[in-house]
Amino acid sequence: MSGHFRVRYAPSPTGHLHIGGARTALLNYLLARKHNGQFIVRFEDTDQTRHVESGIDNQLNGLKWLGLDWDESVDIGGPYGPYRQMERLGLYQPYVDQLLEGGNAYHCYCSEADLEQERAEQEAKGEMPRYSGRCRHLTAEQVEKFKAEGRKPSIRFRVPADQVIAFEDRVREHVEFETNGIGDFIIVRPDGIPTYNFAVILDDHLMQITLVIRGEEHLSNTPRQIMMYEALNLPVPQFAHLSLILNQDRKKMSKRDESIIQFIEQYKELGYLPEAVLNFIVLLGWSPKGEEEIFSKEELISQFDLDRVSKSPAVFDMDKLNWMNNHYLKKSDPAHVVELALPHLQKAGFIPAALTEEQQVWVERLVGLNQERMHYAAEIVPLAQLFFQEDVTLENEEAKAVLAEESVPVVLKAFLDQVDQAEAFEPEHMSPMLKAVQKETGFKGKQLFMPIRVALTGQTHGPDLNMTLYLLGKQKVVERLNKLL
RNA sequence: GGCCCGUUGGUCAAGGGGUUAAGACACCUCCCUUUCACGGAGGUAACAGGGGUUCGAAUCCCCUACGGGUCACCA
Repeated sequence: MSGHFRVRYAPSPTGHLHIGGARTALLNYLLARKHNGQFIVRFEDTDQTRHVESGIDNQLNGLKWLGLDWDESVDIGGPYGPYRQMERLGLYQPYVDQLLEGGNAYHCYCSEADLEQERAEQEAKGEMPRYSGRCRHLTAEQVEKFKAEGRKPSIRFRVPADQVIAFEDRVREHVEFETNGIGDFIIVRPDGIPTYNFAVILDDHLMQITLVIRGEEHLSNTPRQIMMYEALNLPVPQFAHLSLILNQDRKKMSKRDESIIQFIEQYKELGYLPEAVLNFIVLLGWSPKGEEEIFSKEELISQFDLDRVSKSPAVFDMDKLNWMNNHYLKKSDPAHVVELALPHLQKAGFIPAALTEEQQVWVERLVGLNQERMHYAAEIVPLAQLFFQEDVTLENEEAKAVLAEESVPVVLKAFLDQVDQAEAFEPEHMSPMLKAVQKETGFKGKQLFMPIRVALTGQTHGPDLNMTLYLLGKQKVVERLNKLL
């Protein structure tokens, strides 16, 4: 009765959660929830040289931020633990023995230097580098000699010749490989630590994973893994290989690539909403049945379907993500958007760490004014810039032209008088003042509002003028007006 | 280079023998609005190329081109 549907996300804990990894995790999660199965997060940390201590927390925190949860992992345990490979080393030994005894694996005494040399020779001859299988048939004497030299063997899987390994991939459909294209590969390093390809099948089996969903880069590992399952007489799980996410140049993203923000943590820092990132990521390579594109996590759980996952890679489109995040931002509770924007305003030095009640209100109004136009919370900084500048700088020729109008001094003077006399300077007091100016000068509409906007902000466009005036505050309004008159 | 995967507008993509080839983002125009944004209404724009199969191909087959993945004691 256990494990009718069990999937896993199995990253190596070498850094932060990448969007590609996040997507893989998300699809696993959605399917697990859809089928009332289990979602397992396990860590493939057998490469000690690349180990990053914070890697596990980074991954888990990234997933948490996105709103995912899991049924079994390092933090909450589970019936099939442990959930990091380095703690599972003892579990692998019987299988190593089984392969060795069955003749499906053998000790290889080649040093890395030997192998490098072999590769170099092959390349020189124009051949492709592949392990020759030179240790397949070592004599007892040779083995003794190597041992005497103090060499520690690795263990290689013996790849059978002339076979075709075929499988039905859930997204690629029928895929097949010839074993002749695959050299004997190492399954256990000389230090006794298994390599990924070996540990992964054991873990998937031991954890009773039924469907392996992972990135396309693992597609060509699959025949190797299937051979091992078969050699060990273990059931082979189903596979689904997801296409990669490409950058705007249609290349696989590299760590250095700056055209795209690649790590979930960065989106969090910039003030993106997890719902938006989640919604956007799922649309990379998956298309819903209808025309709706905005989905909550719950809707995704019921709608997501492997059959509608695309085989071709998707280019990551920041514009669309920004649009989507703006869409979610507009629907968000204003208080939440304030929370997101606050640290950015503080970092910019616009407001202190501890706010007075008055400052709090001010920030709320500032954010409220811009909530509909922000793509992500960090954008509040450029939008708020104009309230903190010493001087008004006219943004362009259009702005200069506005102020060059003959009527301008009259309007500004009248408005200054109004402001001077004003006892209170709350948002609701602006309209009456502007009305009074209109009455007094006879200018209305554009001729009334534009000079004031440009004179005070330097910009010809911007959000609601009444609120903008309030946010500027009486003192700055008077100062800026005086400078111009 | 071998093997594997892919190729519909700038981007995400629907469509799987007969369609005016959806929709979304971006872009453009118009409406709304004191401006911008929002919202609304429109618009530009695509089946990589060549051969088959077929009455008929974006859809099926082959070839080419292009892109990607992989060939580790990395995952």
